[in-house]
Amino acid sequence: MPWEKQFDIDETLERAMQVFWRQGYRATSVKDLVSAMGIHPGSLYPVYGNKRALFIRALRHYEAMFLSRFDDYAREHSPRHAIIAIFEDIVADAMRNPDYSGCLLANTTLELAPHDAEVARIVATGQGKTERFFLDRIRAGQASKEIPVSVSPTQTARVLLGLLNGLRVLARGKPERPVLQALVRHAEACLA
Amino acid sequence: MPWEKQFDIDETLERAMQVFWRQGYRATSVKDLVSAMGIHPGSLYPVYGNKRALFIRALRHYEAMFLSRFDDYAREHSPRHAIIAIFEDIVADAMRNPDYSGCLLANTTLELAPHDAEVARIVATGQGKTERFFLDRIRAGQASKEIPVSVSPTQTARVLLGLLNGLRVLARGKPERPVLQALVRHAEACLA
DNA sequence: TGGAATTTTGAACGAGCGATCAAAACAATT
DNA sequence: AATTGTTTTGATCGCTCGTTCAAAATTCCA
Repeated sequence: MPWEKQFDIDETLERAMQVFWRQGYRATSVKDLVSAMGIHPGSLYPVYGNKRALFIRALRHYEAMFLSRFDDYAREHSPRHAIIAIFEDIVADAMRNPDYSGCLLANTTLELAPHDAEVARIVATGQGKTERFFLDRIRAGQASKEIPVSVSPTQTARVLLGLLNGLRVLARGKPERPVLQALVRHAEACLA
Repeated sequence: MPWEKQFDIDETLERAMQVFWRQGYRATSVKDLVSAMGIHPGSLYPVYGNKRALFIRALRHYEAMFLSRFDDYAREHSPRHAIIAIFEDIVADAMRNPDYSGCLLANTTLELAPHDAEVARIVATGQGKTERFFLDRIRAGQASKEIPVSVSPTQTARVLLGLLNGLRVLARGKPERPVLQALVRHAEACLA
């Protein structure tokens, strides 16, 4: 008897994520959201709950996208080059796009994590998985002799995580190619 | 005939800065500000203009404090140890204080810089001066043979800037000592 | 002591926020 | 075609936002 939803819940979530990514949580009004999503407030609230719940869903959606992109790198590149390509592509994106939005996880870490425990948990998990990705790639690279065994996998994974976050901040606040390139080349050096 | 201001403009600015530092720009209401500053809206506006102008003054005040602390490190430590001490103290602060606020410049870089040109200019300048500080310390350390000449001053200064920003993000979002320590030890390794 | 000049005070403003809801629109079943 | 149950619609809610302003308070000079 009822009626199918007229909008695609996943597609509207994707659009909401884009807005949050570009503008941040507090700078995004519900008006911005419904406008970008192409729906009305009365459709949004029964489906997503409220603004914060929508943001959390968007954040999880971003995390999934983020990690699946990592998997793409792992599939398409050798272990060492997967890591390097991630860094290089961030620089390329930042230099190409004048209003590069950085990483929603990093942005949210500074904006909301200190004041929202659930959000903090999500971003910490995301950072943990990123560290884990680096760790796995380093070990794989060592197994295939692409990365010398002299590099400490756990320590280097942590350093790369730090460099990645630093790169994201600088890419958004001071997108000067030589600075960003220095970080990329250094990440490369950490693996040789 | 007139009447001296009853509150200390520098002291209220300092308090406003503290609130912005802890909460960010958008999450801080004018109510929060006047409450922390101990004055009323009608006193705030004639002196500071508006919320954004107050924030910009607070941001400049932070930058000055930030850079003078760097000078303190330079005065109290050898060139190499000045850099190392900065990294170590951030970790110590973050682990001691459960609601560590990170760096107002880094926080602002992600929150406002993409959407406010003047703010972007200020934070970019701050990052530039930080890079410059590292550069000067590295050169001084090389002159005193504390740092080997094999390290590239400009490249290493940029890497340290990236690590510093990454450390600030992780310290606020995932304050796990082993992770942060790895970054500190790596910064050390960059200078040896 | 009285008056001029300035600041403090705190109420009030319009605007925009996040969120709600009753009515209209609609698809599926009878 | 009529009924039923859900969704869409967009006006509207109460609230808080950043900001303003007129009145009260205060200090300095004559």
